[in-house]
Amino acid sequence: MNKLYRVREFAELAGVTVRALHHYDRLGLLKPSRTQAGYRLYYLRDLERLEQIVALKFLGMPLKHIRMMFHRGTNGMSESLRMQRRVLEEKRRLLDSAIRAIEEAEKATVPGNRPDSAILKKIIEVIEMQDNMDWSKKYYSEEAQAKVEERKKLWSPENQERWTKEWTDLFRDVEAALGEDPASAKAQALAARWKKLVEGFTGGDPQITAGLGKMYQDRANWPANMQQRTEPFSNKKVWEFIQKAFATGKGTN
Amino acid sequence: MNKLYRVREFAELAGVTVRALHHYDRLGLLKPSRTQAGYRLYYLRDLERLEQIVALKFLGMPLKHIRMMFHRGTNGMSESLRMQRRVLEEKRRLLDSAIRAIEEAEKATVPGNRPDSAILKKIIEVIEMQDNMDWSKKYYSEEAQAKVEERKKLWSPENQERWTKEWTDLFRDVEAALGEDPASAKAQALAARWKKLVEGFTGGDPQITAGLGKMYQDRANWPANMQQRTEPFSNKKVWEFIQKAFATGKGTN
DNA sequence: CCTTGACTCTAACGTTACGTCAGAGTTGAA
DNA sequence: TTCAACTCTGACGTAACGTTAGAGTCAAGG
Repeated sequence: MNKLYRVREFAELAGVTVRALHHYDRLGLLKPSRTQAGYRLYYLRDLERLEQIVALKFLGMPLKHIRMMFHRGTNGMSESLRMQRRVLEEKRRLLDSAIRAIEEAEKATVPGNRPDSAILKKIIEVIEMQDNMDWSKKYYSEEAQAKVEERKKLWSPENQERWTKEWTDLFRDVEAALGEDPASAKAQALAARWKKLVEGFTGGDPQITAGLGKMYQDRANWPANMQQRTEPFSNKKVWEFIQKAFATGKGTN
Repeated sequence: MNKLYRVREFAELAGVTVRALHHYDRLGLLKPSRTQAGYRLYYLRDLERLEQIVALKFLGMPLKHIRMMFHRGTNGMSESLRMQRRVLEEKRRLLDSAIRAIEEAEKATVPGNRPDSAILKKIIEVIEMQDNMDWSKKYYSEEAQAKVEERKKLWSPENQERWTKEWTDLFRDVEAALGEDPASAKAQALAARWKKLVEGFTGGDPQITAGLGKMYQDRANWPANMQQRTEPFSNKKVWEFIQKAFATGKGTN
């Protein structure tokens, strides 16, 4: 008993490669004894250590951490594990979004069998939608977030496209009407269109509307690409005009 | 319009780092034009390309593949996506097992607040259990697999420990009794214990029993560590003795 | 015109966990 | 002794950039 193993044998015993054992040796994770000639010699008790290494590696721990844990005794294990779990869960979240993005794209692509380039667009849309959802979360209350999730289901890419177009058109029309009286019928009609589009997103929910307001106030801190994307809608005069139209509209209504 | 952007500006616009743009340039993924002095100049149309790169990267595609896809036109996109999805799903499977392993270990650790070294043992147990389940799958029919999954729920580590001990004890006892007559009362008692232990695992289910039989027949192909672990039970004489005991037992029963 | 601060360029090493040679020495059986 | 089978120590390669480092560029202010 107390058999001695040479690398190959020991590696197969544990289900790892010889190179890995070399590696762990160099990193100081598992240092076997040696023969005169320098051959590595492992004991069975080394197998336990190796199994621990493999296990922690399976959990995604970097070898450096593993070595530190062995070095400082196994204290703090449960602490490290909690941290590692959070890391893994975060990775899983990202993986899930990626998989969902592909699924959505495939789903939207199969029927028409459109040119592949369209798939890319679709994927970018999906990812950006997820990103935006993620990032805009902080402007909504907990309750509002749930409601936004609900409304999100109605957001097919076709709808999104139509919605973008309607906003663009409306904005252009308002810009053209900046000279008019905000109380005029024309201005009031534009205000009505505006209100309808907003409600198309908020569903008339005050909590969502409030979140939207906060988001707009904070637009200086939006990510660069969002600022880019909304840049066509940054004409302050348009917003002021609509404000006035609403105000007079309310007054006379 | 048709504004020209320098690296920093363009990078912020797209939400990537300057270094990344350098990298993509060198890899031939996105080659901007240059000023006389060699400064990179990006057009807005480059943004589209960059967004595609970022999107595919988000899906876990290696930059090499992305470049190939651009190079060979976007044909084969959906094919690549299907493959990528499978890759991601496999990764998710591994992540999930890792997370589950940590959860199990934490769950089993909190109550007793045992020394940290015990957590490692627990984790190794959990991982090995998952591994074994995974690997032994191929011996069971589809139906049997589902049933094994059911029975697996009863496999607390304490049970497993007790079970291992009982097998070890029984095996030792049989080895000591090899000289006896397989038809003797003593041998029959041992056979009964044996049968009970087997049923403890199979639940008396014939499909599971069949799978177990197949697995045993193929033990030459078991992974090295399983062979190691079951090596104490490899004494052929014991198995033959039990066979005979069962045979005579049936004859007289 | 010169300086200065803010940018930009390329080159090159660092990171992670080994895989994969390459060249040289060791073991054990025939 | 010889030869196949092992083992050893470098050392480069991988993926996607991060991070200096040294050097050149640009625009504004003095």
